[in-house]
Amino acid sequence: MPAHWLLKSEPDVFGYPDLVRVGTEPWNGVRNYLARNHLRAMKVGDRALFYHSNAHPTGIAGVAKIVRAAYADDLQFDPESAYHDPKSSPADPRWSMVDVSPLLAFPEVLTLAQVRELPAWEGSPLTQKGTRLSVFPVTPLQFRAALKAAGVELPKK
DNA sequence: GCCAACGTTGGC
DNA sequence: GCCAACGTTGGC
Repeated sequence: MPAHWLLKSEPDVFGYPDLVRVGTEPWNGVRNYLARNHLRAMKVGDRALFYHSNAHPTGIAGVAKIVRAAYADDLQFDPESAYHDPKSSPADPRWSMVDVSPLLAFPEVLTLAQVRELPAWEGSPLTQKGTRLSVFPVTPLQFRAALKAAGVELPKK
């Protein structure tokens, strides 16, 4: 039974169309422990709602799938990177990433305002004021409600 | 651009 | 270990 997640990204930096273009993308740069722990809990085959933050409009742009489970985020060892972490070591990497690929693009972004209207999403980190968590689990009910509101279905197998 | 809310840092 | 200061996130 695949689990469901939500991944936030700023489309000015990397949006769902970019994921479609590249095919597979390492989800690097997560530097928050709770978000990292969620990444580490992901399994190949899990689905993730791809959310556009700081965007016009903000909302869910599509569904991605996890194609590689958590491994060391290489940017933490790159002194040139903004995500460099001098306190991390290759022997004991502090930060992880997964690989994701596109699964299903929404015909239109399901806006945050629309998500707020879905009862299943009450209490989610997405709709709670002030929560900035960028990776978190989504319940099957929330996942189904989002797809229904977007007017799409995942192909059966 | 504003600003509320949050996580992290660092002085003590 | 406390907590103020700071930097960042992210909606609007």
